[in-house]
Amino acid sequence: MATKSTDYNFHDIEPHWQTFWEKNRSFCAENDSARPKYYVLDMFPYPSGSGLHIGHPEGYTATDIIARYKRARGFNVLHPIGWDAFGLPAEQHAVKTGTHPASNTQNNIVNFKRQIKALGFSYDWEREIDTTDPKYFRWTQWIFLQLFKRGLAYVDERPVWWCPELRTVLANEEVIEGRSEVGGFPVERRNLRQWVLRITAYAERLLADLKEVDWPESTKRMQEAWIGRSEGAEILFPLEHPTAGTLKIFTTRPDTLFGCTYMVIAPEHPLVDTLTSKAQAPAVEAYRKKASAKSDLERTDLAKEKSGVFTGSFAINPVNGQRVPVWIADYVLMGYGTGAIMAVPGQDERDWEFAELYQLPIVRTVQPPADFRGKAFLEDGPALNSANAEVSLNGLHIDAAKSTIIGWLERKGFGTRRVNYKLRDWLFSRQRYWGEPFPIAWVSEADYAKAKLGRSDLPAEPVTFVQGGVIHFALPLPDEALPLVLPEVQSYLPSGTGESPLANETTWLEVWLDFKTGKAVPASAPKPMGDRWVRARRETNTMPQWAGSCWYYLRFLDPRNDRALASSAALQYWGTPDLYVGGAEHAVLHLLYARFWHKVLFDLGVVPPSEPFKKLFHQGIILGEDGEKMSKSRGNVVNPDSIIASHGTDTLRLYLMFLGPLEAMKPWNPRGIEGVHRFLQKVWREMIAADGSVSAKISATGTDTPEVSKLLHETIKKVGDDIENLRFNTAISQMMIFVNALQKAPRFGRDTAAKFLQLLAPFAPHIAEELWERLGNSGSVMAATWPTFDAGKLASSEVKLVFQVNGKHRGDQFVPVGTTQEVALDLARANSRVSPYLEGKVVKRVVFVPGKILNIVVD
RNA sequence: GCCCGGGUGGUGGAAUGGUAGACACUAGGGACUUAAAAUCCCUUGCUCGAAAGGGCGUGCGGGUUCGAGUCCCGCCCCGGGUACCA
Repeated sequence: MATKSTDYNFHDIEPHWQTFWEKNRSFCAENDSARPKYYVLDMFPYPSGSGLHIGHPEGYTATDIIARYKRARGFNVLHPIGWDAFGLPAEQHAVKTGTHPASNTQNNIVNFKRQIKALGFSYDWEREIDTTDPKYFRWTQWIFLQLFKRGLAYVDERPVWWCPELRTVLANEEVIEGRSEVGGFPVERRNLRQWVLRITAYAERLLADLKEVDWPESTKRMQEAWIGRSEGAEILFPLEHPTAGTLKIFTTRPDTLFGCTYMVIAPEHPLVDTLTSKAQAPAVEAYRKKASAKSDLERTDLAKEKSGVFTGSFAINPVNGQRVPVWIADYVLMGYGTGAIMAVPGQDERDWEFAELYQLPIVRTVQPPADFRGKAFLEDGPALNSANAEVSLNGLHIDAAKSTIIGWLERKGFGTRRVNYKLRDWLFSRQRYWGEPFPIAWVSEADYAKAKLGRSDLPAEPVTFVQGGVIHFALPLPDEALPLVLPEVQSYLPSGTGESPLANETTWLEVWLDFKTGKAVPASAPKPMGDRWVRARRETNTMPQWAGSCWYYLRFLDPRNDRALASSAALQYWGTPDLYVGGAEHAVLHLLYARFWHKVLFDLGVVPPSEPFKKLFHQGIILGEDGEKMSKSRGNVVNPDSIIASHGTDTLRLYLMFLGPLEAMKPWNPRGIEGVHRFLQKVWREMIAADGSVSAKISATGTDTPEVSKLLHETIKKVGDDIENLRFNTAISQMMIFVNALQKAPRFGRDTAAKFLQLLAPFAPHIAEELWERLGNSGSVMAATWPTFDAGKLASSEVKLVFQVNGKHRGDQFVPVGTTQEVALDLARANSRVSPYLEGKVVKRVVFVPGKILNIVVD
């Protein structure tokens, strides 16, 4: 039943149809359907306190158009939404207000849900998920346990930002120019015990499988660069120091080994203390302290001033026996390669700069061309100065020189061929409250041994860490003990020791644990009877927000399942999303982490395909009216609520799509809203007369003018093609062209109007439903099969041929389709606008593109 | 710094290597109206010209091509990511 409005009253129409859809469960996907499936997924939002950002409905409108279009094409469409609700802002809010982050998060979710529902998206709300719901994160914890059992999780000391004044760990975002965002206190790097996931074990597959996915090339390139595969060699440099042994370095340019004139190790390198001479000790210590305050980004900035300090020790270059000094410099990172490099200033810009600064020798081992004026020479060329009694690289180019020297190093036992990745293992823990607790308890060596006898699901190698000389063993909770929920805490403030607030919750933390069932009682209570009870301290770290978003696309398939993350039937039927839409800011981290987890689940046999996201699309950012990024501080934020109130959600949806290409970054322009709103009003006026009845121009039996008929078929074709390619802006402009033609036409058929409404429905579904019903069609417009176009109606008998002389447009003329070059040339010579340019000229060449262009090249 | 994008009228943008500026917005003019709003019609890249028509024009400088917004090389500027914001 349509509304009663005589004019385009979106205030009535939009809620009316939203209620209709909800009552009819119009968008619920069926898990067992004979229809082909289509799964279209949005990157689910973090429900922040400030509500929906205008960027959210941009991407969500795009996927909604696809979802509605695919339904009309006969697909069983899965289009779900949920909440990525763990995270830093909720934690900060909790610290500030003392209220539980869960309550604040729930408030935000209510607000987000209200806003999203007002936009009329065709989500299947029966599949809504929330990463902070124990029923959800039970499976996040389960996946972590699978990683743990496979030896893909370990514990290590890793540097984090530490603020001594606030006595807390800070996120990168909370550190601004070396000071805490809150209070402006100085911060430093400090090593803390962290969980780390062995994503590097999957580096090769993460790289290779990029070939299998339909993603933007730029995103694939970014992931490739991030994984950063490089082939080179590991080389052992003997050290002069009597007990230090050898220094292992990685280089991508082993061919330049003869040009190594010094070595550099990272300030955190384990050999620093051994190699530092007494005389150099104060300088080295001061340098390490300074380096510890810098981020990797600051340290590796090529433009920054190089700095370093000599250790006082020497290594021996294995290829020529030369003594080379060992330096410490912060541009070498412990996390990449071996944390040590051989410096070859002749072929490396940073090394050259460093060598100039500290007056270290420079030897060229690749011959630059005669006209080369630069410093370090990075290109290919014949090697020089590169021979010893056994091997000579002289004259060889890079590739040949590399394999020759690696062969020699391997024979002599000085090194090996080696593939290295920039990708580092994933730091997977946070010293925060608002995250998934790790399902891990720390026990003594003896208790771990006891548990091992009664458990078959422990990793091959135990995960341990040493504290105060005592080895602690990580005992995973058994699957049936999940979920491990967060305890209520007195304070959300960090513990002050670097541990999370959970460290203060003694009754939760210190327990007697049944290693078989995972049941626990507080350690303060007497030890229960039975020999499976061991003394345990729970893990106080929580998981990062990435954890929940790494696998949520799988939970939508079967969101209420309490026996598995999803049933295998659901996993088989739906597979993975056919289309995934979200911001390019996730090009690396989220999309790489999710691929990693997916591959682990694939190896476990849980998921059928080896890649999670077949086709990916990034929507661009919507900037503020001033062309700057939207932010509260700039005061240029647009709230979707106010647009819905003033113009309606159909207008907002249409406007967001008309603004420009989906992938482009584009500024918000409030004037443009009027334009699309006028378009919808025009659509209304063409179909509904002033009294609310159907327009007199439309008749059930009436025929279209030839112009309208041809344009309708062109529009069906273009809108369909454009939706398939996510080019919504041009689809809308085509619909505008069509409606402009309707307006000029004296009459058109009801059938024509109905087909047009079907095209409009994915974009502006509310007005389309309303008009569809008023024109006397039954059921929902979305239940109707997508219209098809008649290719015969698209053909025209004449085309415009453009005449060019020397590539310049000099005239044009309509010619019959199939006009030959000879005829076209005669027409051009006879054309009064073209002929003057041909007079007295010799025709050198004629380029003819049938039906398009005739270019006459003259002297 | 490194990796990845982007730059076209007054504005958002359109354009399989083939007429640059579709579709909108803004502005100006006109129609309707007692008036206004709404709606409809015309004009709207810059420039020379009475007009017909010409010249110039896609961030800057080169190049490839019969023909370049589109491809290549070198710059400039703006944006995203940079591993604890998500």
